[in-house]
Amino acid sequence: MSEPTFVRPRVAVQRPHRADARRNFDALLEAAREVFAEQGTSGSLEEVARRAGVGIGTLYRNFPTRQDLFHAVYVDEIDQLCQTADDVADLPPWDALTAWLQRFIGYIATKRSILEELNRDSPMLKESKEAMYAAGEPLLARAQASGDARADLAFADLLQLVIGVANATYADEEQRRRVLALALDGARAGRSTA
Amino acid sequence: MSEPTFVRPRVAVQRPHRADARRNFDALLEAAREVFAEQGTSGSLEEVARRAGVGIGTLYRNFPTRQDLFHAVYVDEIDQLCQTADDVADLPPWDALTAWLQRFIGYIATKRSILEELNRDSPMLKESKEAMYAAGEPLLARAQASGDARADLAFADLLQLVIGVANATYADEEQRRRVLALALDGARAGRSTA
DNA sequence: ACAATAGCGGAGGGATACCTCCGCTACAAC
DNA sequence: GTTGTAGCGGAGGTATCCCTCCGCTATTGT
Repeated sequence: MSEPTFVRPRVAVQRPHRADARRNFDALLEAAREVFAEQGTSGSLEEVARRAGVGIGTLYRNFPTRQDLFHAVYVDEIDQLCQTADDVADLPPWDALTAWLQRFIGYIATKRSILEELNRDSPMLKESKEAMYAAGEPLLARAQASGDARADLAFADLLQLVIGVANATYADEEQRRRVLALALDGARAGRSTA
Repeated sequence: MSEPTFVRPRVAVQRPHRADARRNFDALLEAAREVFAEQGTSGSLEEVARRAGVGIGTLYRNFPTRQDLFHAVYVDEIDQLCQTADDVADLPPWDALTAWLQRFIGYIATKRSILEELNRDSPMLKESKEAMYAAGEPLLARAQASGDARADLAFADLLQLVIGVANATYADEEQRRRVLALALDGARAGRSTA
């Protein structure tokens, strides 16, 4: 059980074949990550190209529409996140769940605007959502089986709660931690903390 | 106790004196509310003026900077929210608190981007925050006194949690309700629901 | 080494946004 | 009614963005 043997569904981005093209592709993705995190989804594509050190034409060849770029950035992030589910497999049920959610927050925090934009009209994004579910849902199931988490809790709701907490802006990191703990107390079975 | 006699701190926006000016001011505020809710803080000011049916010059006279407009929209909203605290005064402690928070969500939901923008560098926004605290904090205090809410809960944390829940995007209204209930369970004293 | 070609960059046209400035309008006070 | 003036509107200069197009370059396969 500490070694999951099934193949986790991958939601990888299709990268170009030629070496220089692949280099540019990655640079663009990285630059887009930065720009969108800083300026939100309305960030300028020209700025993205500029920061990636490539021509604007190259950006448009790789990502014909703005949505394509959002999608690529997001999918790439989710892919990384899914893989971290393995890292927490050895922890006790409740700890594994919360640890993963903590990472989840870390990954998502800077992506609020992208997430919002994609949620608005999610066409093909479903698969990355499914992949994330496949990674996280077993963690909740395990915590429920061990009696740590409420049995009537849906994974989708839990995730939504955590996303909300992650997206909010806090006075300091300490408050973020407290609020998350508060939120997770609602997910825990039995009595809350003293 | 059901009739609070103290004067609630007001955070009103200073409106112009002349009749036509006041008309334009209000139209601008209303239009800004709409545009920012639809397009986020990067919405065009020219679109705001257009929708308000006034010249762009009038917009800039009333709100010299973009921040001024954000601020006015936000403060106006908070002002309305604070007043609803009276409406729930007659309910039992816990119900009063949750009812107010529900309204809070209703008011805030469409303002996520403004809130974010203002939080980033809040200079004079503090007073409206204080006014909101003055309106909501007693409700929590009452729920704590009656033993319904956790004694170790800070109002700021609770509010932040609710803001997070409010800002998230949900599949449907039903899910939003469930997630909020889940979050509030963490704030409740003693054991959670069965 | 060489050729074929996938991929590059950025000039440029059209659209829109920001913000200022100033002649004109209509409100308010008398 | 008259009149002084607060307030109006929008033209227009500048800046930026989006996106296309095409001559050039670098990579890959032989």
